[in-house]
Amino acid sequence: MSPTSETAQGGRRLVIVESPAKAKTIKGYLGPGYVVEASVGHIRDLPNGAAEVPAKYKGESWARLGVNVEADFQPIYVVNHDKKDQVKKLKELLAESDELFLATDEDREGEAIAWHLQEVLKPKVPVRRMVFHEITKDAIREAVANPRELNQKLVDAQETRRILDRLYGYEVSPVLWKKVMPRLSAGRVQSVATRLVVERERERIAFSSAEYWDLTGTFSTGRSSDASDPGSFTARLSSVDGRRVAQGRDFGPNGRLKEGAQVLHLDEANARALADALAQSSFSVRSVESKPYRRSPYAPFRTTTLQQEASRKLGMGAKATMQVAQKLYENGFITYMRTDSTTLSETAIAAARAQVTQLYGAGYLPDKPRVYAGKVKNAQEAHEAIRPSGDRFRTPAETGLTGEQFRLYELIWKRTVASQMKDATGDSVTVRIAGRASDGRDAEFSASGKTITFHGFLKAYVEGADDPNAELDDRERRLPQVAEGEALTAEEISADGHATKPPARYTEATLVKELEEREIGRPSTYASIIGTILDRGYVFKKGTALVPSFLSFAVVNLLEKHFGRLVDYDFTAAMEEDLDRIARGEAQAVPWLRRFYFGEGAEGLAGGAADAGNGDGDHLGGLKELVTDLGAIDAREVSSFPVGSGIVLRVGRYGPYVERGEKDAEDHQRADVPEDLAPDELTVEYAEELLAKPSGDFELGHDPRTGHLIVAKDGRYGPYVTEVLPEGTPKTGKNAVKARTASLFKSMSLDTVTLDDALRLMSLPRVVGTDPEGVEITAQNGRYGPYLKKGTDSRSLESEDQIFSITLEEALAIYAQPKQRGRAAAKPPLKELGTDPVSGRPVVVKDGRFGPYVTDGETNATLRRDDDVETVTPERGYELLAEKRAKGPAKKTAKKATAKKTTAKKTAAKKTAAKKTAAKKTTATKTTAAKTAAKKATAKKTAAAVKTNDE
DNA sequence: CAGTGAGCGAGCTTCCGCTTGACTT
Repeated sequence: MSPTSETAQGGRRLVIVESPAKAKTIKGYLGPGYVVEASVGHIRDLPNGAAEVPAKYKGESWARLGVNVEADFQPIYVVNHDKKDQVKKLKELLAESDELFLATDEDREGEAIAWHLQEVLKPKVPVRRMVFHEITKDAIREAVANPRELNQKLVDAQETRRILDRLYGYEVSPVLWKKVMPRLSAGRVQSVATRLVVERERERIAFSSAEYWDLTGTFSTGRSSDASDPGSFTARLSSVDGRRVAQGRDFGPNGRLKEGAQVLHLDEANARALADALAQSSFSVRSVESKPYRRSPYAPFRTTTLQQEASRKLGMGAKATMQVAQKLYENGFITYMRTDSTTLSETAIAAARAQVTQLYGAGYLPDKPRVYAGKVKNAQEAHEAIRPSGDRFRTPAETGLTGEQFRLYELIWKRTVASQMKDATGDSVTVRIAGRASDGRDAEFSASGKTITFHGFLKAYVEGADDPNAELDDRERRLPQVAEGEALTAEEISADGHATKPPARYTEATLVKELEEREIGRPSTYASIIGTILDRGYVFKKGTALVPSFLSFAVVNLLEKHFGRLVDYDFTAAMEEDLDRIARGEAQAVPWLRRFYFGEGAEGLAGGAADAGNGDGDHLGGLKELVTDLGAIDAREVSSFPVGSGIVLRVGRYGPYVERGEKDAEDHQRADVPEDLAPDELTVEYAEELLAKPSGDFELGHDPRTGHLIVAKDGRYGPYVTEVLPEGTPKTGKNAVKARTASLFKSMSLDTVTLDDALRLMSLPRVVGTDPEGVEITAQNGRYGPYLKKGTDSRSLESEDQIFSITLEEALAIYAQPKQRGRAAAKPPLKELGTDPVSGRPVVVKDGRFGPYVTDGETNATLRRDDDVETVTPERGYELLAEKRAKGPAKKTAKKATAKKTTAKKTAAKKTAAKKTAAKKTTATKTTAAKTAAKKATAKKTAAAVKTNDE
């Protein structure tokens, strides 16, 4: 049945694809009678946070997960906020249609999108699932004519994947908030990506360089040179008395020769002695070995290889590459850019072959089209390779593109055309040269060359290399044509020293490559994985290299020690296998999830990813158990790393620092570590240096009275000034001298504060005068802002300037007033909302420490993100209060339980509460400061909550 | 990670994968 005949029967069909650009193309192939519209990706998902959870689940203990872990992991789905309009549009279109075709991609996610569409749109007309792998008229028409049913098992597999990722992410991240720092995150993909970067850095730290020497000889044939036969060439010393000379690859990361390496390790003295001994020697060609050279073209691009090559050749990051590719795709220049397939459609192969003939001649065209088997294990192959679109490729010049779009298109075009060209062929030659040293030793040199006799695909495209020293595929090296036994003259023999290098850091491109090889992440997410670990501060960029932060060392350390199985490099691969079993109907989703979440006892699969435990014993603990009992995780331990010489690096809530000795001890030392210090650069010497110098951020000058250096610093409670006491000043004991310190006023900032400001601040408290009874009144700055103090009676001031300007008269007037209790009394309500139907009390909106909140005098509830003081209705107020009443008591008991544990903890909690208010205050003062400083301050502000480490 | 003098409301952070605009910088 052709679409035309269906149309003739009347009726209208709605076809839904994922991408709008695809919809546009397909529309043209299907003609009238078909309406093609895009879902624009997923339309439904688990709720993001509390705000998105539907009201009826709000009180449930599992609501924050969006998955009912108590009832077979039933997921709650909500239509994505940004998809509401699109869903509405689809519903309207469906209402006018007689048939619905779900034409989403044919992979796990695509099948799920189709299912969600069906669930949300609730079609009353017949529903068909249609799939195609190629966007051509024939392929589309055939797909329409041969629809199939929705594959529910595949949908199950996707849902299982989604739930696992949610449970992993939303259960493990809070562990990091408690044990390391708030706002951190963990996830199946990002945590492994971070771990890879950290492990590489550990290798670099453990690495010790080895030195080795060899000789380079310049040999001459005595013939004059021409284009095909250079008269002289260089060769490296390869063996002495038949024993191979050690090279870089013979050394292990410890800087010593690898075990069993039967090689001669030359040091400088030996190498120079040998060079001298060879100075007068005569040389001859010992052997000439020639082998045919053959190189096949590279496969067409998929997402990862495109990102790698764009990085190597165009210097583009993964994100930029994808953005430019997206534009090319939308404007019809290339096929879809998020793919794991290297397959070219028949039309593409024909187009490429036509272009090969046209541009390079028939001699470059293989007899048969080349087929590239997907080497990506985990590939879902819903799309083609990335290639120029259409059945006739436009040359870059024909596109009219400019800038990055032009360059990226050209790269894709060249790679595609080259993939259908002949192999490059030639010869590779190895020449060995022998000479006898004056001490009788036999020295053998060797040189190898490569000549390309037929360039084949290399004419069109040469792949770049990650290592700048690596030889590119098309690089030729010609050697003179020499024969065995031929005598050669040594023009020069020199000794060369080399040092082994530590393994290179990952770049965006090489990390993505590594992830793909390990089957972690998907084409649509590779670029954003890098974005996530950068955002979290787990890695930072130094040039193109990805450097792990000390913070990531602490996080990875915690995860490895307590969630080993979850950051295992094979976790995702095992999960994929299990999901495939679910998709094939050989396994069930619920038992699998139960085993992952609740652990042993849950019937299910024999192994694989469902075991969340450490995997280092028989105990198969579930995720739930691991995140419930946090007592086993010693926060201080996981964030401490010995540097050597008694110095320990610690990752605190405010960043990394080095420390020596016990806190409060006489010899205790501590110093900040720059946040952008690469971990492999933290040597004992550097740590000593840090500990030796005062960590004053801004030196303001010297106090003319005492001569002490005055510095401005950023502290736990915000910016402050302090004096540096001369060395030897007793800090403890009877004669202890404390450095004077003072917080900056809100109107001041670290980079603008002057020495005069500092001295004035440090002169506080200021004596305002004495009251009639002779009691002294002072003015000063404190935790809650400026205030007056008279004995134990304190009164807040309105502005910091008053500390210096207030007169005794004004102060006495303030004390004449009755003491104001609390802020509530001082501040009138922002808004009145009428009488609460439950409590019968008047409800008002007030401004508090945590922002605006509604209260009936008994229950308080903070306004949510979406609420606004101006627009909030009385009904909304009552609703918030009712919600709060519903879950209020539960929280209180939880708090009490923690407080009971130890008195020490209680004080710690108090301390953190204090920190928070102070920190909050300082954020405001920073508005003029640099952006990074402001960011830091925000981080500090949020760094409240439970502090269990770093005390 | 400096050290202070009240009293009183927490809520939110976070995952991976599928898609584009609509925003601001």
